[in-house]
Amino acid sequence: METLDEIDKTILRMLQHDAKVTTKEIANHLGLTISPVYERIRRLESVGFIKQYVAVLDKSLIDKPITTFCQVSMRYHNEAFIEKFEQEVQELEEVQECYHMGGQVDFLLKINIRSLDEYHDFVKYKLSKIDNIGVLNSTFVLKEIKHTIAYHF
Amino acid sequence: METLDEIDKTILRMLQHDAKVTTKEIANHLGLTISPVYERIRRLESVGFIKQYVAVLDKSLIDKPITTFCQVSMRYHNEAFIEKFEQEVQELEEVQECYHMGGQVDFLLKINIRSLDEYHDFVKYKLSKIDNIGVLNSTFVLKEIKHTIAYHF
DNA sequence: ACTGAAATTGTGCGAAC
DNA sequence: GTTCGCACAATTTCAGT
Repeated sequence: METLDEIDKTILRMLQHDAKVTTKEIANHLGLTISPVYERIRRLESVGFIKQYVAVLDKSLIDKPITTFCQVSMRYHNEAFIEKFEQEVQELEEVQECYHMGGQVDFLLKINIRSLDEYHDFVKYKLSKIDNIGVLNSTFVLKEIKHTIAYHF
Repeated sequence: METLDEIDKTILRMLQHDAKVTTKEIANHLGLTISPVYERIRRLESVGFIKQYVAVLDKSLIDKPITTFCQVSMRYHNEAFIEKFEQEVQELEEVQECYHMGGQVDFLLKINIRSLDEYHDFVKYKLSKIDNIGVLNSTFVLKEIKHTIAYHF
C-alpha cells in the first residue's frame, strides 16, 4: 500500500521531469493502457508521493536574479525562541528555503531578491528585527552550477 | 515583448503554485476568455519565463530523507580545475543543487540521500575523488522549516 | 489489477472584430 | 490583443474480465 513497484517508479520519474506528459504517453512507455496508469497517478497523489504540480519560473526574468545563503545562529537556544524564529521566517517572502541545521550554525536560509540594495533592506528591516539572533552571516551565489527538482531513485 | 503586465504576472503566480489549474480557471479569475490566456501562457513558455512543469515528490517517501549541505573549497583556483569540478558535479546524482559562491567557500552543494552510510560512501568514493578539492565541510539538515519553489513577485 | 469504451472537459487553432 | 466556435485530444468514470 505504501510501497512502490517499478511501474509506480517509472510514473514518478516521468512526472517529476515533466508534469505535462499525458497519461497516454506514460501508458505507451509502460506498455499499458490508460486506466491503470491513471489510477496509479491518483493513488500517488492521494498517498502523498506527489506533493504538488508546479511551473518552474526563470528567476532572473521575473527580476529576482540574486540568490544568497544566510547563516543564522541564535543567542539563546530555548524552545520558545526557536519556534518564534521558525514562525517568523515563514512570513518572510524573500526566504525561499529555511533549514534547521546541525553544527555551529542554527539555521540556513536561501534568499532570492532583486538587488543588493533590497538585500540590505531585508537584513536591516526584516531579518535582524527577529528576536534573539546572534550571528548572521551572508554569502552570495556567483553562479548556479546545478539545480534540479527531480530526485534520482 | 519581454516585460510582464499584471495579467501575465497573475498567470505566472497561479501556475507556479499549481501547474494543473486550467486555462479556463485562470481566465475566470482574470475576467477574460480562454484564448488570450492560452496565448499568453504559450508566450510565457516560449520566451522562457516558464522553464518547465514538474511534479514535486515527497523525498522521505521515495527514500531520500536526509539532506546535507556540503561546502567545498578548491586547493588551486584556476579556470581548468573549476570547470572540471563544475562538470563532474553535474554527473553526481546525489547532488540536487550546486552553487559557485563568493567568500571563503568556493562551492555549496545540496545533497539528498537515503542514509548516513550512503553519505559516507558518497563523500569517500565520489566527491573526494574529484581533483583539487581542498577543504570539505558537511552540515546536516535537522528539519526543513520552509521550502517553496514559488517566487513572491 | 488491467482492458476498452463512453461521457465529459480541456486544448489548440482558424476566422473575425 | 481579444472573442467565438469547432475539431481534436485528454481526462475521468465505469462495466467487464
